[in-house]
Amino acid sequence: MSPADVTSSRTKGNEENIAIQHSPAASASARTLCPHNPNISCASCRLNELCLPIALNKTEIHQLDEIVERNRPYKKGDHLYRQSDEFKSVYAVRSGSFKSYVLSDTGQGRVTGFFLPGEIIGMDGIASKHYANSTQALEHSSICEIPFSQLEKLSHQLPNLQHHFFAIMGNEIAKDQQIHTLLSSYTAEERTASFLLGLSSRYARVSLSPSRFLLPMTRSDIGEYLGLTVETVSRIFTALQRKGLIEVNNREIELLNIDTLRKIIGVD
Amino acid sequence: MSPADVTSSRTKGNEENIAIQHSPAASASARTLCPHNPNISCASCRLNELCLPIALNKTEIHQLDEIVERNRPYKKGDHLYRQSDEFKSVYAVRSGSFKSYVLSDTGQGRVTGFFLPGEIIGMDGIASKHYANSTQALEHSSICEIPFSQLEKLSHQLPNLQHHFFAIMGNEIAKDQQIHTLLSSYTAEERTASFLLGLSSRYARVSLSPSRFLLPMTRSDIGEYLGLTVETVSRIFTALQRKGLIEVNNREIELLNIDTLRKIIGVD
DNA sequence: GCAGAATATTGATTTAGATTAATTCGCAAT
DNA sequence: ATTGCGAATTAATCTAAATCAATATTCTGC
Repeated sequence: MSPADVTSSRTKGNEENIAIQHSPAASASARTLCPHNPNISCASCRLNELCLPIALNKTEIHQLDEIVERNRPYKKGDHLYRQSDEFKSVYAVRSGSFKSYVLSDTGQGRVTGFFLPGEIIGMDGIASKHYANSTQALEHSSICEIPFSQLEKLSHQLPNLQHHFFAIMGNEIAKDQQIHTLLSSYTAEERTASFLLGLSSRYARVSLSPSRFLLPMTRSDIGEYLGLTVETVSRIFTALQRKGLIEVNNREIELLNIDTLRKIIGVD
Repeated sequence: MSPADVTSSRTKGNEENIAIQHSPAASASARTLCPHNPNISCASCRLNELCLPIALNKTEIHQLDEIVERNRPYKKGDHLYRQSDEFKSVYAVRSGSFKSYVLSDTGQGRVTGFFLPGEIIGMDGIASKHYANSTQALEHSSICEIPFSQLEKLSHQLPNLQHHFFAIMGNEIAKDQQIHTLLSSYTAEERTASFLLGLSSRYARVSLSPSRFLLPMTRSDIGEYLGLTVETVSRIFTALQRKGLIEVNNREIELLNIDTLRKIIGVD
């Protein structure tokens, strides 16, 4: 705790707001925006309004910064952790994307989640002290690792952080229950439409285009996540394209008619 | 505690509550053990080793006690809260059982969860400040209501409570992801077997028989939860019975061969 | 105790999506 | 450029579970 911290905390207010000003055009301010840069601080990270630092003031963000470990980037296929590894940390995606999956007894995996920048990975391990799934990078990606015991200690000091982490976990629970409903009653087309719309709003959240994006995962990953086979996912993509609702080109997706996609899943 | 106790209390209504307690304890402790008794304290609650008070010392339990509101019992069908109500509290089941469900646009519900004594309800509302589902009693039941803002405040004072509530939420997340896997890749028989085994261990947790219990929910509830139709659930029950794995009599279930049921879902 | 309404079972038929199989496409390594 | 392999598409069957339909059982209120 240096004197500099105290002084800088006096000047919060309007400085905080500057961080939010990432225009949709995302005109980069060079180094701080480089998504894989491992030396960026929470205070200057372009995701700090979506990630853990949300609702923290400058001093608090600095304290959080102290416990965050910024590892080297992960290559495609690298594992963050494996099923039943001892739980030690939760992770915030800084750039790239990850998938979580479990291996069934028959050897084939089932995908339990995808993670985009600003999202938190690993909360399934908190209770049992062992991760319930394996998680690997879908592309070249970078991560902020937050040792959980330290996060707990800090949460105890910072009510804002405690509150926010409760909210993050509550959000995960609510999201998982939506997926429960999706899997237990939606058709293949509804699941697929819902999946695409979900990705769309998650990309929008990090100021990327909600209507045009690259799928970081394979059709097979999508199928395992949605409880469908690869073939069905592929067929549904083609069908949605024929209906003029989307445009697919391998991993490139454009949503041409978001309203109609919404109608498919019963949102008017 | 065997289901015989419950079935023998055919004289319904006000005698219902007596059914569960058959301890030869004195009348004074008889009152504190009565599961619907609204005046029981956390310190003397028979669930305090499974519920929120776990890992708290005497003083801490007393502090928790102060914020817990013990409402009148709920009748079958009574709602704890409804979808999109403002989130205010989480609830611990003291006796009986509850189901959470969401209504689809077509009016039919999908069940998102069942809750037995010692389990926590309502965490899906924490992030959005509105409950994401409706929750109602499946039978005559009682509840401890814990206003969330006060739980947060107290968690801030008691690191043990903060730690434990993180664990409860983490457990919910891990459980929801297991269900994700279940729904996305298991057959009707596997889902049903898994459901029965899950109930079994949850009953064991509250010192009830793991092999013989009453289902508090309808076949339709089970179907909506597992992503199956009523007819399929009924057929699977009959099939499992014919295989000699279970014995079903309307709501009464006996698991005759837990090992083989485990093998069905691929656990050896 | 009885009537009507839920709840549950059982059977016949249909169907959405799985399975099987064959190509084609995309791209990383040479 | 060429090769090789994982990823994706497309088509032809197959099947698990849904749907449709009828009946039986169990609860609930009067």
